[in-house]
Amino acid sequence: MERSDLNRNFGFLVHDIARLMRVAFDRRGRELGLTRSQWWVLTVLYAKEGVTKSELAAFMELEKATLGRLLDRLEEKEWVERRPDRTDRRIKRVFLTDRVQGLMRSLRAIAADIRRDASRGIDHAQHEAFIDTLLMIKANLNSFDELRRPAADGHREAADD
Amino acid sequence: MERSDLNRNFGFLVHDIARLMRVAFDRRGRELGLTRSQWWVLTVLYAKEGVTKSELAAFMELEKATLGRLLDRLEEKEWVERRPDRTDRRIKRVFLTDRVQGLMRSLRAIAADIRRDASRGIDHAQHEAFIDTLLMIKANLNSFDELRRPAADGHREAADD
DNA sequence: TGGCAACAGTTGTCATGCCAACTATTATCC
DNA sequence: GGATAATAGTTGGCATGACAACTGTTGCCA
Repeated sequence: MERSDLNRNFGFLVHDIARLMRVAFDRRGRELGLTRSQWWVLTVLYAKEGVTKSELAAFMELEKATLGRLLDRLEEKEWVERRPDRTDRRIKRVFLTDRVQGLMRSLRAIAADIRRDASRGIDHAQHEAFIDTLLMIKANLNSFDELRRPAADGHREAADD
Repeated sequence: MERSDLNRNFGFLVHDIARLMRVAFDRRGRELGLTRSQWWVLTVLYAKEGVTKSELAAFMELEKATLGRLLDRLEEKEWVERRPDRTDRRIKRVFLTDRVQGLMRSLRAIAADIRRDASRGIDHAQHEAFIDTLLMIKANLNSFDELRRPAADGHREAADD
């Protein structure tokens, strides 16, 4: 009966909810001219201005490439800017621009709105237990992930050319 | 709850976990030559062979376009096939091919593997409570979604085999 | 100090996934 | 019966998101 289980398969459920939240955020975000991912970057940056791109990518657990193109678009809209590091010319640090301050207030209000709607009927204890479980699953997946990830190093094998 | 503790923000958490699971499935799926979404389609089709594309899209809550291109790729690999309906020439029904049977067994084993890894350390009661909360959130987001969506033709009939 | 590994970031490619616009077919209304 | 609406599916455009390959810079160390 594993087959009729699809509706209580937590992999599918998590995926569903992530999608529904993405749609909710995208729809509300569209009014403000941004996508959910852009929103997410701005929210994180709001708390961590001046971080390097790699730090930001690591914290958000995104690929550098993914984050890079996100920042490209945000920079086009002049909501963030990349500034070179003084001492290390490889590094670019990311800052919010002034024109984004008003936007951030709207974003925070809407996000609180969506979270409130999503957790309607869920009391505090249940909510906390839910988040604890999410954190456990996340930790499990992360450690599992590290076991499998082959250290991302293309070993250059001798090859006398 | 004004302070935004990003690490316990369940929107971010759900997103994180969905991403981690996607990566886990993608990595394992790659060994077999498919992505997680393709995997998902095959799994659903396994239980619902012969449905129309629209029914499938509605059940998976994907856009017809998204599903269409998924099926394109699966058809290229000859894992599914689209057959016209006898009475309605608009309709195409989707079937698994014979050559996919062995693959399905591997998929189910791997999926069970990943779920087991992800829920390590979580007992039955906690697991059930977690899924109940997920279902509540999903219901909330769905009703919230319908309120906002202009004229969504939302007959959510699970067909329930 | 010169060569090489490690690191920071960018670009290219592929596969979702959304929305919108389009074609083809069927159902409905006058 | 013919115009029109509704339905099924496809195609185009945009934005993630992952991975790989690449450039440029710095750190290490022999």
